[in-house]
Amino acid sequence: MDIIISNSSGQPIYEQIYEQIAAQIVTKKLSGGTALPSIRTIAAELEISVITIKKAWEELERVGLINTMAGKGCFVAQIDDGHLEQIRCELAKKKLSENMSFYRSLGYGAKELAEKIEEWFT
Amino acid sequence: MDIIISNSSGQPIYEQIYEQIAAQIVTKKLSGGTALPSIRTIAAELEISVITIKKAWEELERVGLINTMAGKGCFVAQIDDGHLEQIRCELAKKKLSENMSFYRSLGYGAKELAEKIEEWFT
Amino acid sequence: MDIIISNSSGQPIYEQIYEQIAAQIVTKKLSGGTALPSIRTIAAELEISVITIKKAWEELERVGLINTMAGKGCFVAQIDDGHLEQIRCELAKKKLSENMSFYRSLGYGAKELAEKIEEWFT
Amino acid sequence: MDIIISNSSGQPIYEQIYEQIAAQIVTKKLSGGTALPSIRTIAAELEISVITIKKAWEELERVGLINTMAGKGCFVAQIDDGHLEQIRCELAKKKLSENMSFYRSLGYGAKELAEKIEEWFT
DNA sequence: GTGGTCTAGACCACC
DNA sequence: GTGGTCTAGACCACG
Repeated sequence: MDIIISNSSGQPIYEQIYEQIAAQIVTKKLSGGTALPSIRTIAAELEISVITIKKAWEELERVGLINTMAGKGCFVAQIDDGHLEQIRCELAKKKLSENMSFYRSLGYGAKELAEKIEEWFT
Repeated sequence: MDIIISNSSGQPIYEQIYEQIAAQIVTKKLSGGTALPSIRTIAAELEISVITIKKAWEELERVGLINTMAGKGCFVAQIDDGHLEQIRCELAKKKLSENMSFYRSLGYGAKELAEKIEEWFT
Repeated sequence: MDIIISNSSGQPIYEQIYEQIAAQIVTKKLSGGTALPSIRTIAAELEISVITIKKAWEELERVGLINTMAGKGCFVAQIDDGHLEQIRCELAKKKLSENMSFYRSLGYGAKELAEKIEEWFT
Repeated sequence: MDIIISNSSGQPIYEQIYEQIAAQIVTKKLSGGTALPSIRTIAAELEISVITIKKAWEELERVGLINTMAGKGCFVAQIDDGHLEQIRCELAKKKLSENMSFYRSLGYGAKELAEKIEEWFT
């Protein structure tokens, strides 16, 4: 599991984990059917509580990215490429939407914002 | 004061106020020297605690967008247009930066992201 | 709060709470805008853990039946009657759906099942 | 054996098996005296643990739908049609009863529920 | 005061 | 062994 936790970011740990695993699934770094390490294993590895990971897992399951089978473990869901791409879009779009009204209030329309992004982050 | 508060967004109220006032200043809807309504007036208007507004004001002062004059009230700082534009950029850039690593982990480079923004939010 | 918990039913406590509150909201026993008691208060009352209630609350929020405002409390969402009725239907339909395939495998079609229900539970 | 296992339903596998076999017996798809395949055969077929099947068999035996003969295997019990029909009813009624109080708390009486079932699942 | 998050540790059902 | 649930107790941000 490639998970990096930042305690200083202010972002909840479970959310960091959720986002990183979700990203790995939608970008196919984790492919469908793959068994995830047990929550206890990861908890020990990252030195955090089992519950924190479980919370991330619940979110992943809700989105349909993983299936958890009590007594057997958790597995990356089998999702066709089209749907995967759709979820990838949604994840990015949702994040952007949260701030879009702020950008707009600053006077940045979609077009101007797009230009700025290329300028700032290329 | 044009301030709209959302209780369901999860974003702290003081932050919502801070962002909205900041946006109005950098887009010159509030011009330099303008006196802001008293904290109590706004608190009554928005039906929230004065503490919450105080916190927003502190943020604004910290960034240099307003000046508090003891006993007289708060005033929009006198800032030249160039500097104002710079702050406007910074506000947007900072917000974007917070999520940029997430977008990258989803496989979105600056270019692709810019395209998507135009597609989604135009 | 009218909540009755059964420890012997096998059904998770948080789910029992969720269902009972949800039912009270969709049947308008709790009307929109009503402030719910703090999770700590209820926890003390029912002698269960705060977390258990929080989990029920999260589910209620996800369905849109309540709004939780950090630092202020939780409130029954303002939902118009039509939507409320729709949610009420969905709750019942979802529960039924879980078992419908079992009824079908027993040879009960929708019609025969409906007759039996009137016969058994009137 | 016509058994279909769902890993995503949340329902324990042994219970899924129990319900499906029970349904096949009470609807006479499996007739009295029929020998069930050995536990190991089914385990291999369904790719699950023998323990899981054993548990389902125990349930079936407890209800009297099958008989285990040491060293010979399991056989569908010889039950007369009247009794079979009675068990069929009981199985459906028991499942329904589990949720009836929830439906009632949602304001659905037996009559209204029956109508809804015809509407939703016909 | 409120809810949001995290912890450590426990017991259970399932496989 | 696995995950599912629950507990008690802690610290933080928000209002």
